[in-house]
Amino acid sequence: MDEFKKEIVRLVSKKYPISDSMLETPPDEKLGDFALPCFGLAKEAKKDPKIIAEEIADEAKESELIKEVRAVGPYVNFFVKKDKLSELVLPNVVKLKNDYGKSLIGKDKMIVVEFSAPNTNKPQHLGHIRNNLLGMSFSNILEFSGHKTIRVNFINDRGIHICKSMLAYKKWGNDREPDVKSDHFVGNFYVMFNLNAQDKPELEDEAKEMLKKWEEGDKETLALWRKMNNWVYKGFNDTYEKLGIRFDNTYYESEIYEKGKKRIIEWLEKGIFKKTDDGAIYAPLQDFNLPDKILIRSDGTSLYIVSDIELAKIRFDEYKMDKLVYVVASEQNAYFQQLFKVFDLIGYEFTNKCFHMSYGMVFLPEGKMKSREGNVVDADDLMDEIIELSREDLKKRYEGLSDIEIEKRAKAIGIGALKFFMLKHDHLKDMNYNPKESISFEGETGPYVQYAYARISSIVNKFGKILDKADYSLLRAEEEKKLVKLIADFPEAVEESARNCRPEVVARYLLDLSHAFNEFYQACQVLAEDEELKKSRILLINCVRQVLKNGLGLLGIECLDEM
RNA sequence: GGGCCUGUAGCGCAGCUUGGAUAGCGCGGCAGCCUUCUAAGCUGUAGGUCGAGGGUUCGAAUCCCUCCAGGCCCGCCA
Repeated sequence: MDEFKKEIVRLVSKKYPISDSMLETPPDEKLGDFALPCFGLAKEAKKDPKIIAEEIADEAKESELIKEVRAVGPYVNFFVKKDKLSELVLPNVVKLKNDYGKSLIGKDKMIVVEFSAPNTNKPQHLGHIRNNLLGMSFSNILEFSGHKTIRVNFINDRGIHICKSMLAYKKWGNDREPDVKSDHFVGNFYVMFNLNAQDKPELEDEAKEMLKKWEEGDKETLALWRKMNNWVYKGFNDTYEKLGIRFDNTYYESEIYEKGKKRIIEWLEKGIFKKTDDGAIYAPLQDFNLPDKILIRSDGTSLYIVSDIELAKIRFDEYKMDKLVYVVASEQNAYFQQLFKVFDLIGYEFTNKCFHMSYGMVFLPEGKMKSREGNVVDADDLMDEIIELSREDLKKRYEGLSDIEIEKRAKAIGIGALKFFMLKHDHLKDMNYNPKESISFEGETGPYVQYAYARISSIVNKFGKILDKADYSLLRAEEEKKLVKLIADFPEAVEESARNCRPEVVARYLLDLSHAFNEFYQACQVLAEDEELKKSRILLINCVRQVLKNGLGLLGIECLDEM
């Protein structure tokens, strides 16, 4: 679209100097493809904006790319030549294919994205799903935009909460082996601990005692810890695989907290950190309008932030990256302010390279999810349920599909619906999850986009071959023009998404493109048309299909040729 | 009490960064469209004081201020 903007700027500048950022898209396609509001020019020239618009329309006229220039009130509207539009846009898609939409805004930049960061005392829930999907899709988008992208997980495998499920197992587990999915098995003991701790507060002390033993390297405690953590990892791997989540590197809190603790004590001696009366070590932050942050408890055990401080150093040494993104929910906004301020206090120079990608909470109709009480939408259960819904749907819609085909489609559609639902919302905002209403396969959903893809595949497959050129001048319908313009917008949407850290921009874009295709599908025939027009339309819709594929790929959603 | 965030149609949301033409979309309601390439689709219709009040501006959902309502955080939990 840049070519058109430049042309318009050139045309208008004969009369008034303007820049391409002054051009807008008219509210209605009948008003043209580009618009120039003349209020600003009117102020400078001290003239009526309507007069200015007319002057520009008289002077600019048509050109090689522009069909018509029309003054409408204080606006000048520009109509582009449709065949030129297709000629400029479509060959690019034909040529670049899976690379169409890639950019170089991240060239020579390395980004480390930390996401998921689960605790090993319980299975993952809906909140983790939002985290995992945001982290994964944002990483994909960064990579597509030219960044060297490293996806990292940081397993919170130690700490008081881990000891709680261990203690419950020790007390009431009778050395049983898991009889349900193994991370759920561990999570059940975590809930059990908290239920019992309500009227037996001494359990909290026992858990603290266990943490102390763990940090002292007590063999029996460590053996139990290893056994239970391995159960959890086994379960996590299943969950990640089902969700299509992968990492380039995984760090474990247990492997770094000790070194972190030593450094904290060094910094304490240097006077950077301070001690409370009862011996806890804290970072003084009140001068920066933040609450002080305790780093090491008075009993000598360390808090999570100790590991976070150490890990940042490890990662910057290892990757020397340009940016470190932490994908963590908004409830920890204040924590990250503290963490980054602590980096400053220590004298680390990478604070300005750290970014907390905060995202909103997921609420259930009954309010906030509480792992301690087991009041959560479990990730595995949710995926199973939604795949089951999709499976039932497929059986109702089509008879005679093989079981293998049903499973393949049910998984792609169900998981696609879940992913799209989680990713289409403004990630900064809280969201409400209502199981009845949230997961649908109609309207603004993943399956809606997948369906547009499948419809195109069906036509293209019936036609039988892929074309790399056609007569663009035959694409004259408004529906076709709209599609071409949207295809042209894709690289811009990806760039905005990468730059502003907003995967939802890609999701919204895909809805627009799918809707435009469905309008085209309703209005225009493909296979029944004359040979040349048929070819042009095949090429056009195949370009649409390519863009849908590239966009869905960024969100980690599968495409289906039939559904 | 302090910090951060949110408030747009019955419900769920987009638009706000970068102010412009009648404020869009989905669900739900109503009325239509399958002898045409997949109806998981399309079209039409009803439905809105853009939380309230001020201000800036030729022009405000968008920028600024105040207030109201809701959420998150202010743990030696994460």
